Amino acid sequence: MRSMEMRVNTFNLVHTFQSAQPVTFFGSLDGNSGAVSYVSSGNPVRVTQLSPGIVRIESPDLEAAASDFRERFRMSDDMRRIYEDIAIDQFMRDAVRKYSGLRLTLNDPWETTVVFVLSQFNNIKRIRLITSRLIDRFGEESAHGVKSFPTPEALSRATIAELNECGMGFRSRYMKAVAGTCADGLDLGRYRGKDYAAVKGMLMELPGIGDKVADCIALMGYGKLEAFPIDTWVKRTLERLYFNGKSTGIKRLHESVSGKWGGMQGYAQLYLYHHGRIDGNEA
DNA sequence: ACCCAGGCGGGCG
DNA sequence: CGCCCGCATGGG
Repeated sequence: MRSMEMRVNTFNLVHTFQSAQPVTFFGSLDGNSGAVSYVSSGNPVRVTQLSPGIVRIESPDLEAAASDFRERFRMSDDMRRIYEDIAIDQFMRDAVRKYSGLRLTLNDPWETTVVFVLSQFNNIKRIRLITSRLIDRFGEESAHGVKSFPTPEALSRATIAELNECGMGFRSRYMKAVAGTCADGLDLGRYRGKDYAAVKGMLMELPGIGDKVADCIALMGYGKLEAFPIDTWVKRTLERLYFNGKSTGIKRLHESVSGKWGGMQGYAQLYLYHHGRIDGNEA
């Protein structure tokens, strides 16, 4: 297990890990050391933040782990400029100050699709539970002796009954269908080069993926920063902040934020979501 | 016991 | 179109 240190800027590993993004559904946080562990393409990675400006990365394949870390935690984002775009009112200034260094993550499109198919009408703890069961049961052991995320082929071969045993409930038929489509030739990775509308349109043709889940995948699996997923938490927070607490339709909410944060809607959503959820919507 | 969770699909008016 | 309903399951 080799190790290296890397300089980081405006990055907070724990905040990022606690923000319920795909890597947090299959990774783990050691509460004592603050170290985050995850498996990326079969390569185990362990990251520890030594100081605000330095992280230590440990992995048997250190080169892969380091470049994966930079990509997954979006190290090339200019957070100063992003904060200028999104911290335009009191709530967002509070969110940015309190969770400074919270980053969007950029995850594998297939892995992101799986966890967000699981996310509908569900809660974060249980999404993690189901994901870990999926990896245990359908993941293959990698060269480094850890289980990697199940492939589309593996999940498409699973029976509905087997998927149900992982606790998926009514989502198992969506999972089997989506895995089947991908195993059958839909290459999710190929859409990395396409624009937001193309990515979202493709995703929404898959069963079990609607407007919100497609936006989550577009944002966290494809890095489309114009995506703005509106879940129950974001909905509540937006209504409270900008609609006097009145119940407002998703469509109006989308209209109300378009162009609001200079194209950085994805980051604005992350801070709205995290601040609204963690701080109980009372701030 | 009861309620809710990073919504979606289908059916109705 | 918009609205409304059911939905599997585990944790608070």
